[in-house]
Amino acid sequence: MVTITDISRACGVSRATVSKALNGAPDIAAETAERIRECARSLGYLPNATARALKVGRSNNIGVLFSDSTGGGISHEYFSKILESVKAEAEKLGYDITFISKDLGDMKMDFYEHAKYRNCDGVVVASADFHDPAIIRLCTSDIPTVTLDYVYDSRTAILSDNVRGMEELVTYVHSMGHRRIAFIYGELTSVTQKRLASFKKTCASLGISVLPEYMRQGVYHDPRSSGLATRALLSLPERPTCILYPDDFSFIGGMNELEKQGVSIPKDMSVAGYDGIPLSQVLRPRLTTYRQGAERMGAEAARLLVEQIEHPDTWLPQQVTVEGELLTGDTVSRPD
Amino acid sequence: MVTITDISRACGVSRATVSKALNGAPDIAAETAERIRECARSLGYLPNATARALKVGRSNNIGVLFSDSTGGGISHEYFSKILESVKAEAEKLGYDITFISKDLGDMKMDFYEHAKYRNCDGVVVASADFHDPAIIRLCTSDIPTVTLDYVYDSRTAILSDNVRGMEELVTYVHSMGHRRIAFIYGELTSVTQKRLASFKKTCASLGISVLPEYMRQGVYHDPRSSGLATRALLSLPERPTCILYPDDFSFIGGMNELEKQGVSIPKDMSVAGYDGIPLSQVLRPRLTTYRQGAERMGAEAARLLVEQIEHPDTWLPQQVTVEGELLTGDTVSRPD
DNA sequence: ATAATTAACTTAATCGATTAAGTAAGGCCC
DNA sequence: GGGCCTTACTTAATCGATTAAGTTAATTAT
Repeated sequence: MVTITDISRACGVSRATVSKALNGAPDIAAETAERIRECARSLGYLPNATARALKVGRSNNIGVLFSDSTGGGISHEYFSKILESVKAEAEKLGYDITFISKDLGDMKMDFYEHAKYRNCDGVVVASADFHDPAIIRLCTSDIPTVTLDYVYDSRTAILSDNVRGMEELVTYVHSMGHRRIAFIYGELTSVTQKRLASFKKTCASLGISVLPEYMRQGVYHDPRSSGLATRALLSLPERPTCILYPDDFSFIGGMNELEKQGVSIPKDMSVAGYDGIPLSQVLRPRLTTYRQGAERMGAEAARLLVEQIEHPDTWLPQQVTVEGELLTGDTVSRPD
Repeated sequence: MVTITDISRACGVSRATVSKALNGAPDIAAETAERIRECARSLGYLPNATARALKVGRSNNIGVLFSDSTGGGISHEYFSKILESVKAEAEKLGYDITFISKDLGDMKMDFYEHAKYRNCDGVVVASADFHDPAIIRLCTSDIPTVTLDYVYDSRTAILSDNVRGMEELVTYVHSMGHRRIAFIYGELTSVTQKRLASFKKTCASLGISVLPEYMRQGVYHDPRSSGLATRALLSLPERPTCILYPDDFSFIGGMNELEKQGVSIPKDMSVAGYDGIPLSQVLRPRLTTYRQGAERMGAEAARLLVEQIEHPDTWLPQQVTVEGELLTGDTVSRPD
């Protein structure tokens, strides 16, 4: 391994000079700096991130926390998109990404300890149980954090615009003539509560009265649950004309149930999903859904985290809401 | 931050003693060790992974490389499953995971340099262009590596059993009475070549003669391409009775095309996918497919990499083939 | 009783890089 | 010509932990 010492010997200067030259310090003569850089290049020198991190107390490494318990892990399309964009943006900014988990090997550690142990400069927290004390500890600690889809007091967060998403969806199906709109929603997280509230509010402001039977709790990302909910909705004396699913993947369960009962989409029943995963735009009929701005959310999360890391003193916590986009597919038609 | 020095002061022993006590060295009295551990606990001591890594030259950190160019990035179901299991297994073994990319920030680095820079003890390489010189450099370097679905000479690799997968699929559809079997395959990677060879060989050994028109090149993970290929197959004077798709997601494109042409699955046309992603088992009819053992592959990759890292001298490169499992869904029926 | 061994520490060097503080040489000014 | 800046370096401490080698004191062997 080529170190700064090797270069200093090869160039006949002190190690300090080499370090400064490579970092562009102002008190090194231009030609000396060039000579040193050339020498470093020819020797194949690579800075040692570990040594640098130890000295300067910054690792240029940010943690990413996807707690798996909720099932909303890495293989969830929405979160994997976020992860991908966090990664891309972080790399652009010169930061690497390390996963934060509890219980590394035989060491009993919580998330905060893990992040500290790895010297993470900050952590992006997504898809977590935000009521988990270990998550709370991390997100209220001295480590800069950015949460996704959840706000801790005086902390930076990136939020998907669930209120607007629901509003656009409901407004759209209303504009298509639907008045009997059912909504299958997921577990009661803060996201779900926003969607529910927005659903109710939008319905109210459009003058739609929603039967309580039209609002059914389901489970995110679970076609079985949405299939059951769909069956229940179909057996109502007064069937809805449109069903909103908790997410695109859940819709598949509904689709199956509808098909089984000979209910054709969108002729006999209009439907819409949520998320805008690739699958939704590849299915025929194309699913009407609200695409969350996962890429932008991930990029913003990384960007704000890095800003917070690099300017801790002037940092003002902020909540950024990223709007999505209504994808009007072909699964919502005008009811008879 | 609590360091070893703080503990040594609090306990009235040297820093060396503290370090040894915490690492269970044999030359520390049991009661002293206990006192030190207790003290460390009460002070909330956390070892500093960076400092340790600098000293011992090992980071307990493994790199994961998913090059994005091929589009087989993190959000690909198969690869995200692999990533998830690599992560889980690595964590069990006490290793963290860092993504390896090229061009971190403004530093021009290739994969090898990045891994070195971050002091990775080893790298898992997946979903990459294995002909990329940068990948080759990494995978033939002094850094321990494990590749997935590709073998470099005298290097450890984890392979999905593509030969067996194809064989099982073909044998199965043959046993269901199909003789006119079409195969849409993806880009000609080594994986594709294995599948193609196995397809031909199995057909031959079963006495099926495959029309050249029945083998069509498509693109992995691309429903549009598979839709076009499907259309072409349907317009043949002698239609196949069964179509094998390059993967489950591609199948969606075929499904759309079949539906459009009023060809019912599986009554008029049998189909099968490959991968066994969750979606395939949630669709109705359930897709017949071959589930690759992504979880086992990821876990094996991590396990072998760590073994290689921890016993470099006695390490013998090996290629492990992980078998998958035929999922007989409901999309293959007996042809008339 | 003395030498040899063992147990339980401590000392000090080290990993590779950064950086505050120090220094020497040259230039500038009055 | 003496003092004062600059410029361009060097010296040396430091980050936190590990570990080979050294040092005691106590124990065992002869």
